[in-house]
Amino acid sequence: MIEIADTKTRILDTAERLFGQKGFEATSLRDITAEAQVNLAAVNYHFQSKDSLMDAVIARRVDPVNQKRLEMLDAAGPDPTVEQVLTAFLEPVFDIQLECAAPLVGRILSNPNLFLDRMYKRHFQIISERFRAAMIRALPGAPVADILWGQMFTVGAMTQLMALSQILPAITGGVCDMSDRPAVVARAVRFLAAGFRAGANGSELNKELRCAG
Amino acid sequence: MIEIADTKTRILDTAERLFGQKGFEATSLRDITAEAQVNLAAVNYHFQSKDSLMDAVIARRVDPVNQKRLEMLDAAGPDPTVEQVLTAFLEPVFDIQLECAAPLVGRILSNPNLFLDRMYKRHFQIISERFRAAMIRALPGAPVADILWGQMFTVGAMTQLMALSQILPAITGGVCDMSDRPAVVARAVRFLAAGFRAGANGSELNKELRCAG
DNA sequence: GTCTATAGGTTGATAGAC
DNA sequence: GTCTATCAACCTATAGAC
Repeated sequence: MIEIADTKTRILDTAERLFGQKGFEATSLRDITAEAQVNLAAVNYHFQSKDSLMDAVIARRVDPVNQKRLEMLDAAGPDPTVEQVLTAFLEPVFDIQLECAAPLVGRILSNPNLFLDRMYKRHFQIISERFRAAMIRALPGAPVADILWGQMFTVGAMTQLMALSQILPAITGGVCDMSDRPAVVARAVRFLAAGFRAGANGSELNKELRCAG
Repeated sequence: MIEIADTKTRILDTAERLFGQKGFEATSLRDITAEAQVNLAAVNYHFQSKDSLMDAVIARRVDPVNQKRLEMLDAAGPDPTVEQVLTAFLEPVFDIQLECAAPLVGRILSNPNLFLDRMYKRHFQIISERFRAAMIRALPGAPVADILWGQMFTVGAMTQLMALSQILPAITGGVCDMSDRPAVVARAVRFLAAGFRAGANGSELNKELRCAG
């Protein structure tokens, strides 16, 4: 038996898909209610405004991902490897339905002001700090600046894959796609782990930034 | 003596800034003409539509960057190092005025459909192919898939830095910023070069994808 | 080239019946 | 909770005077 989702869930599902496909500003509430087959006024009843609807769409996907990340990080123990830290950070992201949430997250991430106020401080700051602490334990003695820059590159690579997952085959002649997600995660982890280790290997650039101990 | 830019240039400058700050759909032509202190109808006179204005804004920044990229790639000779290829790809990007163009490019990059049709095919496809060929010469025998995935991670890291350049200090406790751009480029090149070499070092994952020769 | 004026359409949000 | 009807504001694009 197929359970028809209730109005609130149908609005969330449709808003998620359309925000991702067309962007927040380019998606009207009428676009959403037409596809979700609900009444226009239902949006303002269940959510207060278009902005609040956006927040609800985000939180529904991000919160479980972050919970899984922290579980995996805890499971890796007090002295994780670089690969364990990166896998705990990346794998839960690619467990979600990318075709829905990916362009959305990619778009939000690329809007600095919206990202800082409505995403980073609310959902990502604590995660970022936990993973930074874990990576410092995985790379003892590495300059903190190297870890931080590495985190930027890591988030960038992750975001790029999510944002472009739809068109990945089109721009790589069919060579790259997201069909085998564990393999993609493994590939990203291997690439990024090498970068983190190279950043911490004592090049001239970093000598003066090295942390004590 | 201060030369006041002409109407067309003032529109381009203002549109670039506002598209970057607020996004394409969220920026009205009235926002642009008000700040540029030009008449609303001047936009439709000099450019035909809002879409064409966007294209003009993009082309003005992207074309010189791509020209510089190809010059640097040619200067590296027929057998460049991984670092030379990466530097030729990244350095010209960070020569442009990031505070204007960065959020714009980041946002466009994160919209898959808009990116594919209006950006990738028009401005980036030929560049991507040239750099892929150069990287294959820098890493002979590496699987093409590794090169392609590496390119994705590279573009992601670059885009992340451009998109978040404004708020980089805010999310790193002041440790990371874009003030020393050559150092940032050097850091990215070192991180990414290690990733490319790790991707091509013959892990189990890639054995079956290895190219002949 | 630059302006005013306006056409023609869409938007987010709400009031009020049921 | 769900609907209809509607408001006030905003938008892009263009016509036509100068």
